Amino acid sequence: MLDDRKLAVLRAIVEDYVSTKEPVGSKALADRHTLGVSPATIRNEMVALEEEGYITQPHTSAGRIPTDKGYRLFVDRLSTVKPLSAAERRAIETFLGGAVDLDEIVTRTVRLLAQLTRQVAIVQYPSLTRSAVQHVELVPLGPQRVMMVLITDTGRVEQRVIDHLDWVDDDSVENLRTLLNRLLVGKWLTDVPPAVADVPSLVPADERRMAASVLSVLLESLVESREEKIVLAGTANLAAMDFSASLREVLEALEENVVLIRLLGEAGDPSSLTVRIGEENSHEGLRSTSIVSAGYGIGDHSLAKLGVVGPTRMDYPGTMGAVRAVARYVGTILAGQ
Amino acid sequence: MLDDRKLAVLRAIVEDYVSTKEPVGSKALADRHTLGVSPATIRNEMVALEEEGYITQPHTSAGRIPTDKGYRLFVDRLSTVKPLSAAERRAIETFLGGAVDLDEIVTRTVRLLAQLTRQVAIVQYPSLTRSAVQHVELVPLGPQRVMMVLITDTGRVEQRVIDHLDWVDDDSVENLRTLLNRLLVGKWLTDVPPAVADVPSLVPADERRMAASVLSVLLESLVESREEKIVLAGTANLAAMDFSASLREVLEALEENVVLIRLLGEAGDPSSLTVRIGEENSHEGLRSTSIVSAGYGIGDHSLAKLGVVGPTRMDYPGTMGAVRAVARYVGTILAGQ
DNA sequence: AATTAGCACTCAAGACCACGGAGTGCCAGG
DNA sequence: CCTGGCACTCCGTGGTCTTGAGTGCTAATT
Repeated sequence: MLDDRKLAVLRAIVEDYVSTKEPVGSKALADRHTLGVSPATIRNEMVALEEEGYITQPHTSAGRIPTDKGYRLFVDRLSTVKPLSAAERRAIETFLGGAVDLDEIVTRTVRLLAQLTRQVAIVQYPSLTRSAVQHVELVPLGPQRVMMVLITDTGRVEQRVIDHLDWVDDDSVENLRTLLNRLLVGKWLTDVPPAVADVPSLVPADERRMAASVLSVLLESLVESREEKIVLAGTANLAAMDFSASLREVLEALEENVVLIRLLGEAGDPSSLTVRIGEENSHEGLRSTSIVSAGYGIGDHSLAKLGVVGPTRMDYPGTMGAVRAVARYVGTILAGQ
Repeated sequence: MLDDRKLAVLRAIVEDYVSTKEPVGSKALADRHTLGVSPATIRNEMVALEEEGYITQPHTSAGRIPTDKGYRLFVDRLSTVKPLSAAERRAIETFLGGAVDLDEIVTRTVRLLAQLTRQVAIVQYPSLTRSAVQHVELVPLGPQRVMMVLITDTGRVEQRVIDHLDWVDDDSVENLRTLLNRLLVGKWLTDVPPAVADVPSLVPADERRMAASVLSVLLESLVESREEKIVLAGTANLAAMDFSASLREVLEALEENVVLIRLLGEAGDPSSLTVRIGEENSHEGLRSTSIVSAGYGIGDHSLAKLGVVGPTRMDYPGTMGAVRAVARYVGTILAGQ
């Protein structure tokens, strides 16, 4: 159905269209690539490709542009991830190396990715649920208030204030604190709920009300967590792209963190690169964009995702290379902390 | 120099131009406003206004549009801040009322402001330096690590991990913690440095190294603080505005938090509304925008600023009303926490 | 049987032009 | 001092033409 030459033509069309932003015709193809055949032959191949739905023409008597299906084939079978240049690698290292805490790592990462790809970069904060408890702290703040601080091994700190307690007595807080740490330190956050299940039976009767309040806040902070938190950068690059959809729609979609989270979540295998092209994106406003994403984390333990949003007409090999490299490097940084 | 009628004409021009987005001519003015004079007279006034630099024409046979100077006069002398409608007030209350912590207050505020004004909203996080210490906590995390948590009365929590200490012994940490709390609780953050000046002389000799490390981190966290932290929303609204400058420039400027901080800082009196129009903005990319900002805080104690960025051709009375109302309401919310 | 040259055809984009209309400036008369 | 009248300017719109890149088809070539 699709012989090698057709594939070569499709690849050439994608590459030319991505770099020129103009529909590409048979003549131009024959000139710019050494396909060894004449424009007329290329035209015949184009007809076949168009019948199969890989390319289309904006109007009669114009060149061809790839369809989403065409890009999909290109990404799956016709392209290889392009490694970054040595200079780019160095840039990543120096730029990310200076980061001191999690916030800074994330901020720098997202900017870096935006700059490398000249597109919109998104980075999801490492999710709580995939990290482990390093320490739980309880601090009495007053007669009826206690602050709970949960520290994870990914450097994340969640804190909540628990208010309107019946009464707080320093000793019982201290007891609960040591108990919780004994039970939880080193546990995955996902394992916390079962681990604390029998806490009520382990504390004196008169401390149970307080313990229950603290536990419920603790569990709540696990669920809500900030898995939803997302940072983005490079929206200025949107101005240079011309979408078929309106710029407004894209900006609106990008502002809806919920949408981005969902999209990242939909992306498959967290350990490798995922590319979602045009209509494959479930969100309306992003139907004319592609999203390249990857999971990142410590070792092969994926904590969250990061990626890039750009026009379907994007440099896939280059973008994929950048996303993969940044994801890996962030992983090593996190591990080193 | 500028009699009442000229001012009336200028006001009419600004109002019409803001609502129609088209240069406004003498005929249209006479029709839409009851100025009591003929178009010819209005034309004469326009010539005067143009000579004074308040209005200009894009090209010879077009209507007039206000200059930055014209908007400035309009804001200073020809307009009054427009109070929000009852419905809008209710919307603010219900929308902001549900917020539980500082993060959520800020996030909701910025979205609300963007929605009310249909422009880009920016909110600066309440600065640390203007709040007071509620509690200092020190938590030993291991043989050489201590975590410091600083809680302020504005609900902000700063935490740092202090690493590579010589040695940590639970008792000395406990001592330092009670000492610090005794010295600092209730103090303005700005008064913290003098208050801790003689801590070294108050701790046993063998704890001084550790105390010094903790103190330096504490002080550092005050200076850096997150005074720089800014949140924005409503960038999608940019798509509908047409700037003389390129959209890209504006987006770039908005992404540079440093720039925004500086601009907000330049705005004068924190207790009232500030309007910076077009060229008055020091940043290149925002020369075709106006910024309406106000301080917000508890009582008349301004903690940070918030505001709106839009085209110079904006509805100043309405925008100013929204900014003022939101700033005030956030203040009451913060006070109630 | 596949490839290519040749050719007629299509259509978007640009150039050109005409014109309608909104707006101006100026002058003379109220 | 205001206003009606008038000639003038110039932008924007819409029509027509031309150009050129690109196509599809057919017949000739390898």
